[in-house]
Amino acid sequence: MKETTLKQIAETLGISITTVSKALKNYSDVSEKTKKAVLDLARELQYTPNSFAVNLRTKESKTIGLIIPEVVHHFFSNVINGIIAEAEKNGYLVIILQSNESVELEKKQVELLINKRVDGIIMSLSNESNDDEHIKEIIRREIPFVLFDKISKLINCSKVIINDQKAAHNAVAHLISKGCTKIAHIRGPVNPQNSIDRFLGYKKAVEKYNIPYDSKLVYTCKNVTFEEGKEFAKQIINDHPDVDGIFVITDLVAVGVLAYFNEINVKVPEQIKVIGFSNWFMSQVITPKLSTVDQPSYEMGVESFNLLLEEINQRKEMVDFKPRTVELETNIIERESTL
Amino acid sequence: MKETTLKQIAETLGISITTVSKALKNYSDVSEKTKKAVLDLARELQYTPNSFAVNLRTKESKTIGLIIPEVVHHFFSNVINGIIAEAEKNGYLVIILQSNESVELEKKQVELLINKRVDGIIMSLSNESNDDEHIKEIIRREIPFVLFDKISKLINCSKVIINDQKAAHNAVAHLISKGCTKIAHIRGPVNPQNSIDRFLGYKKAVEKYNIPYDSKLVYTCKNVTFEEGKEFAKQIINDHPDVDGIFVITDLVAVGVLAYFNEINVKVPEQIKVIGFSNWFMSQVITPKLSTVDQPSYEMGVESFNLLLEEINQRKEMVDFKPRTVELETNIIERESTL
DNA sequence: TTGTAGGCGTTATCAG
DNA sequence: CTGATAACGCCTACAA
Repeated sequence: MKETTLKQIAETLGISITTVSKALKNYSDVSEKTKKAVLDLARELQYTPNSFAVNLRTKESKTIGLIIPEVVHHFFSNVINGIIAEAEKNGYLVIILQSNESVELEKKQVELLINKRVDGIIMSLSNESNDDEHIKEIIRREIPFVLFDKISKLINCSKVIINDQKAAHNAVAHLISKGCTKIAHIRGPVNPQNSIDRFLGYKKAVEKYNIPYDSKLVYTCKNVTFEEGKEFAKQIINDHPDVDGIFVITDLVAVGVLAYFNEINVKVPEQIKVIGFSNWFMSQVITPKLSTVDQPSYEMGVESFNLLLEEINQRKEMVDFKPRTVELETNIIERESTL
Repeated sequence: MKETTLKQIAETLGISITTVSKALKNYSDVSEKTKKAVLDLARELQYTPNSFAVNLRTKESKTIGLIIPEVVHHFFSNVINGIIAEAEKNGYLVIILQSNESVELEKKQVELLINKRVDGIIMSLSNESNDDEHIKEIIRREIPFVLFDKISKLINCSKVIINDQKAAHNAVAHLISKGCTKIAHIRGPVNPQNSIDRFLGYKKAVEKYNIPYDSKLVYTCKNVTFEEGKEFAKQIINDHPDVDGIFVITDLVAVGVLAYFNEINVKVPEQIKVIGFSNWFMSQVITPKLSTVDQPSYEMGVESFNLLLEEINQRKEMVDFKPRTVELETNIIERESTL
């Protein structure tokens, strides 16, 4: 079964390719009669335009690329969800690539997408990335580009973010309002903007409430895993037995903390209160249920795509494009771990 | 900054497009000298072939489509992971679509992918799907096609599966070996093959060990959610207070069961033992830790892609293709909920 | 209202 | 070793 082409339709109908093309696109200058004939035959033969040819002519593929550090991640898979849903609604398809937190891979993938000539790229940076060459290349080529969540302030492009500093501040303030007076922080890696911001939020909050900031109470994740959570929980309880609150960079790690405390029978929230970040699904099913900061992940996906689409359309019209940053609201979800 | 084309290189070098093309593809019939000149200039101008044109000529896009019911799902996101990793390794990109368990959406998405002329399609059926028209269309068009996990026996294509019946059988046998004598089953929806098979495995196992099969002990999920787990746990404990074991279609639902039992203080595993399916990450972090059946999700992704690639290549060589089915091993992970 | 011609950028064939 | 030419399938000025 061969693919139907305009040519075939034209030949069987004994008219020109041009007319067929016009008829299918409902041009005004085609007689109703031929239009109908073409439409009928097209339906019968199940004609669909060859997208390869259309791409070549129109120079667009109605496809965008998405690069994220990890697919298997509650937050990111929700974002993916939002992006592909919104993209589909607007006639775009999404190619997904995973950088595994490796700048090297990320570079290759950007290259792949550029060569593929996608209409735009959405990305959340790997932990090591910054304003590197491959990112500069995207900007230089004027490929529509949106960063979300893990961004770099150095990059001049549209962004979808939350106010990490404020959100972290609120989380820590929440702990304090619950009576915590010595609060540790398990932070993310040194490089990513959001782990920096959450740390700053933590620092400002304690200082604001007259708890002297102590750098020894800050523990830095390398891989941001469940295991690290357990490990740091152990260190914290050993180094500072009087800690009564912990603010953790993300729920996955916080769950590790809770797991360790369960094991050694440290009571949460009685002895130590714990708050996470991101509102992973599992946070509401573990014991005790984890308090956390809710991040509108699906929404972030939707917004990211819309910002990208905006840029795609504006560039098509040759208006020169000004990047925008969208900041979404977060809120604290109070559960058992901070009661 | 315009895109570099063969033509530009040819003109600046004063040679023909043909020669440039050959030089870049390292054909033997180009002199070393011109080859070098071309290669140098190409690098300097950062030439990359226009994929739209290449697609049109070669009739392939080096892109495949993937349709799954849910992205935000531990099992599926792991499969995605395996697929995109293996695809990338082989020079393919992956477009991901989500059917949301809706046949309607699924149909549209198949159409999108066909129109996009992807080189192949990998799919896990939505709960309502069967050998429907849109699936037939894929087969009819001889588009390379692989089903994984949620398959239909009626469809004649390559498949990657586990032996759900055997795995379920083993799970129930495990409960029995731990002393359970009255075992309920929370099954998946009626249509999907894997929920049927898991049910059959349950039935065979109880019968094999001389526990009379009782259809009243079987509860059927509609949406396969955490909430349904809680709800059915409640029903089970009310309808059959003497049930001492539950085999649940998937971990998410099983976690709901555990949550309800925690709430009303039913002791797991002392009073009732619970085993799930799929080994979701959260299963190892809740209390009590959930016993489950491990399913090699990442592997399934890898195998799915490889089967697809096999078909793509064979069809290209015009050998007529015989679908294959790959069955992967599962194994029981014993944790606290069945101690 | 319809059709001709040219081009998008690449690749394959075949002649020089 | 090199290059002219056609073709992939579609779109769009411009003619007729």
